[in-house]
Amino acid sequence: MAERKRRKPGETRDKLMEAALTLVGKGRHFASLGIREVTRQAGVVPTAFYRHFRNMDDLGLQLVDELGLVLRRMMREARQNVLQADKLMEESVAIFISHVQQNRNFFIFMAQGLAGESRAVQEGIRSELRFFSSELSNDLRRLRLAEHLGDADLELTCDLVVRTVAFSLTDLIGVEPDDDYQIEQIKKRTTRCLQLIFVGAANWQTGNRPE
Amino acid sequence: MAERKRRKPGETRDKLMEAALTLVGKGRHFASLGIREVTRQAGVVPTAFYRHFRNMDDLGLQLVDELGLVLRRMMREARQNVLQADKLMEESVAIFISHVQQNRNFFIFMAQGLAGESRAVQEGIRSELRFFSSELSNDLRRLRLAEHLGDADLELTCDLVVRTVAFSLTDLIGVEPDDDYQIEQIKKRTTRCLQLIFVGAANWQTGNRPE
DNA sequence: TCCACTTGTGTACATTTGTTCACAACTCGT
DNA sequence: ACGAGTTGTGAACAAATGTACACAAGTGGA
Repeated sequence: MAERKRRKPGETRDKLMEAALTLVGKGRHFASLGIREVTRQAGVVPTAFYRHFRNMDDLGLQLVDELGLVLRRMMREARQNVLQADKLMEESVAIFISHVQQNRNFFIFMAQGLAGESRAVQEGIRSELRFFSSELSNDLRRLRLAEHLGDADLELTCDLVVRTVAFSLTDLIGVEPDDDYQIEQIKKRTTRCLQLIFVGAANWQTGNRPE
Repeated sequence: MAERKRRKPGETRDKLMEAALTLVGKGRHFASLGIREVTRQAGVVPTAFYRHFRNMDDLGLQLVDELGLVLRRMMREARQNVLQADKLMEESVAIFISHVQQNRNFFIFMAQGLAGESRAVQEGIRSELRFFSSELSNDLRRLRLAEHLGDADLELTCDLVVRTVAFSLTDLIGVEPDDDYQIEQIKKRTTRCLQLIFVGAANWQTGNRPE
């Protein structure tokens, strides 16, 4: 066709990644997406795919990289906005939920990828979660909020926090994005879970550890 | 072909479900399986599929039903074997891990389905988890292990326990089934998480609840 | 300006897929 | 033992898929 080309290089790459996310957001599972389907959604000819990705797994890996950026932006915002310790958890959860709504497809992709088909994507997402958990450890140390906990116990606590929040994703993707009531319920429930965990951490004695 | 037929009726149905699980166990994602692929793995002609299932979603739903049986067997064993309260969590986790290893493909399917493609399967699995959580509540009440907790708080605690255990599935499917060292690590870590949660529950005051 | 390079297009093709249909074999109640 | 219903088979086909190849359109450095 005599259609005008876009100027920016790499535009198609972004269109393809976004197309995949869009399909995921429409209820499809990433593992079931095909090259033709993605290019169709992106409004691009099938062969264009190979200019940017080797296969769908490759696209998945690059999505994980971008997911990393999304998570880092979220952490930054959390660090800036959570100043008083007493509302730490409500606010953190609120920021999390808000980012999930803002980047819904990315987080659905993340929830799918944890038990997805590509081992590499699986490991990539797990690695992001580990990083998130370790950053959380650092922050709690820095804020002097976990002074009675040993390193291993603090790490365990943060890990549990991250898992709990991550699992709430499977709740979030089960409700419509505009069902404010349900989302509010999930927010409250997750917050209470975190509070329960921190009460546990506060009363944890290192001697509890086996071995 | 002049091959001999099996006598039992419904044999093919089981073969198909098992074939799907086998493929899942081999690293495939359920959402990416096709009818032909499953029938091929089952050693059956493609059209035989339609004798038992409307489509792949239907097969998924019937797998969820069977998964329910597996979970119930696990609960029964846990109730029989966990007698002394002090080792409650170690033993429960051990039974869980053992069942996961014994029915590995079922549990992988479960982990996949939580963020899977079929909304119905998703809801089915979530419903199984809710049931599991409520049974756990009953057991704790019966064993007089949570007498200071209100119903809502006990429910929250059990929910968190179930989520934590369920999330550990994503760890378990990431390691080889015979990597005993890694599995032992996951077992220990999960146990400690549960202990942390119960320390939290033990020191939880109902007043913590917002609203 | 020209030339190498990258990015996108269109055509092509062998495979694979879901599904239909007519037929064979087995099961069971009478 | 026979006829109805169920379960499995094989051939068939339109549609979709992954991938290869040759070519057009843009880009940037000399």
